[in-house]
Amino acid sequence: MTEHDRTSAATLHDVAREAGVSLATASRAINGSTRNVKESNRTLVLDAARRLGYAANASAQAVARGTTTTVALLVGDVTDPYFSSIASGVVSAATERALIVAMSQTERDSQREVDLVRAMRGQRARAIILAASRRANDPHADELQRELEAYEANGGRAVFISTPSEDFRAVPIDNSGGARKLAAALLERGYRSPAVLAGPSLVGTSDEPSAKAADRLGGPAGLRTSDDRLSGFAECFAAAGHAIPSRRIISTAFTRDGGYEGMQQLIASGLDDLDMVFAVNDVMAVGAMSALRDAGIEPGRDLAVAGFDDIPTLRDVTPRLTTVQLPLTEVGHRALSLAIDDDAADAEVVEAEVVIRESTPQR
Amino acid sequence: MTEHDRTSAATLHDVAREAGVSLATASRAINGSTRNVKESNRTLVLDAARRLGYAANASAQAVARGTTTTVALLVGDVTDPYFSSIASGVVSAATERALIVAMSQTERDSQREVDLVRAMRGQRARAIILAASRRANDPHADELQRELEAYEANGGRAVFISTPSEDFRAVPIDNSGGARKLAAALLERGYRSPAVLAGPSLVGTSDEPSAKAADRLGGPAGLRTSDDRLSGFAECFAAAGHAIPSRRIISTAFTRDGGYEGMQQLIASGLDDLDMVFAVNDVMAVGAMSALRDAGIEPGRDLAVAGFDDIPTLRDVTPRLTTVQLPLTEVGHRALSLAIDDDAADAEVVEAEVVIRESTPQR
DNA sequence: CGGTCTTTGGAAAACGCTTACCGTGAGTGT
DNA sequence: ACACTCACGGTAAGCGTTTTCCAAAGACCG
Repeated sequence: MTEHDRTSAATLHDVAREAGVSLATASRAINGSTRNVKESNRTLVLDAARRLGYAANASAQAVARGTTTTVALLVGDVTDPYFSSIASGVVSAATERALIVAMSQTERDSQREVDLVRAMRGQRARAIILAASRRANDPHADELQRELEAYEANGGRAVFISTPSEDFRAVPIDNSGGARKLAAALLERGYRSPAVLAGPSLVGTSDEPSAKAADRLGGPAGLRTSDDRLSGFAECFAAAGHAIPSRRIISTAFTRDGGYEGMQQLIASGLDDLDMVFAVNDVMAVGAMSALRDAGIEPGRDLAVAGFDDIPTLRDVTPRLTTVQLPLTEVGHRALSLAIDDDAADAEVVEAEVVIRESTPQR
Repeated sequence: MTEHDRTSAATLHDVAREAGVSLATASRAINGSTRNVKESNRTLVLDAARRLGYAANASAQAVARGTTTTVALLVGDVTDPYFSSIASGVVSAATERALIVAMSQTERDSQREVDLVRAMRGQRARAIILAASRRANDPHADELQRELEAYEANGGRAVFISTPSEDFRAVPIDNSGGARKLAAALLERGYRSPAVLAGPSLVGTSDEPSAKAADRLGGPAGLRTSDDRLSGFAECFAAAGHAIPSRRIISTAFTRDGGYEGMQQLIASGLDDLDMVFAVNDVMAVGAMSALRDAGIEPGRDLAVAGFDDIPTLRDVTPRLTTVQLPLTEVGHRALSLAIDDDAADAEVVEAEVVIRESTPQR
């Protein structure tokens, strides 16, 4: 007895034998089902389990119960603070509920995203949370849609972050409203001639930016999040009589390097009367500031900069960046709740708050 | 036929029936075992599978095969760029091998870490990668050790990141060597009176810091990584005749806020002849720089600062931070390889390279 | 003290796969 | 034309659980 030197893990069978009870009793004692088991037997089983270092085989439980304890999380790139903040929220909310989160990176490739969804369908994940960015004109959108529909038809739950969806649950974020509020605040501070560093986009006021985007990215692709932020911002300025000329809307990658390169482009084409730059997310803004600095232009003092998201990194960046705050960890929590809890409040839009900091001084 | 409106997912059985072949044939056709199946049958099965939207139940495969495709990754906090960079490496290496990574956060709580290891043992993860920080004097160290031993006894593989381990695989990082090299470089640049912002530590030259650490953290706890970096750094300075007085070694949390608070402490106690501050990791260094700035002291110009890790964030921080570079994504790759590949080259120490930047100008 | 509930234990049938084993028919060499 | 491989299909026995169903044993009542 208490033979520890087996080469494969102890099974419930072993525990039952060691405790001198039946398989059924052991099962009931260990997971506390509806059925009671006599106290003496329960401790017998529990002790045996401890002695054998028993850990129930989750896969076997999954097939027997017909349900797993896994939640899938798809992000674009964990290294990006936007995603890692969301991921952190998802993971901790999952841990509270004794769920495992299986995380994957789409690496911003929508084909890969489809593959990953299929893989998670195979895992019979209880839910799939898609934090990776949605494109307006995605060549694989249909395939993804079909995959997710099949997934939900079998009892899974898909949850999108940021982009509202007609067909699936979502934690919608008020991107355009946030951008509008930011624009209003900047107008009030005296800014009149902004440029925008947008992600790959289709929304540009002329065709130029989207054509460029299509060119750079091997196909037409507009990031919904970026589009919404761009249009909210641009509309507000336009409404105030300061329409943003299309050459001031740069389409670039939705990343730090994208921001850096976009800013370089802007500098190369001449700054003229430009008085500020709005990058549609913080990592881009931060990249843009570096590009400015590398060109001998002091961000904030010589040219104002603003971002979107309020990622934690910003606390340590100079000048402090004006941005639109999003409760990212909270978004992760809500996504998980929406994915798992049956009574989860539906789809309340996440409000975004403008935070004015040093990078956009009063003019 | 092609009945899609079932409420639970299509099974292999359904596929076999739809294709008009036996279960065994369907299984063989879909996963391509050693056995061949006639081309005509294969396409029959594959088509049926596509029609039904079949995705093999990973749990059932796991119990049948006796092995899963899951790898567990335990990090302290995904939000920390050190961890997220490693995580990114692990996840992408896993995806290449068609493995799923289940990620959890220990939230720097070692009890939780033990619980998570137990949970992953239940998942029958193929490997457990522990990137969360090791403590010298961990109250749960024994329990963790037992848990991991049980895990390995049943064919699992545990891999530690950073801290070499006698009992388990590891991707060891040359923390003390890196710190030593950094110290040498700084000596050469004319620095003579450094302070160190260490993580919770036991190694301080007097008892003072560790006592403080014990106090703050509710028990004696020395982070191995921090200890190694501190001692490498301190030894090198001491050898050059510039021993670091114990009041100049601050024990604080291993986080950005820890760095911030540690720096505040240092400022409060008077800077005197202090000419530089070494924070044992970059996030602490970045926090420290913010604390300096908030106190009206310009990091780099008024007081030099150096860190350790070379996290991606640093590209956008001013002044550019001198640090010790670690190939974090690569570390993630190696950890996964060590965990999975049978022929994985064993435990070569990861070298750390000093990178001098603006934050430590020549004196 | 017999009868009726209520509690508890155990045997065995699922769950959705993989795979060892057996059987069949076609191809080969003589 | 014969035995002999060989390639491939199918049957059924697992894998480690949960859970249904039945039986036995008390508890309670009059």
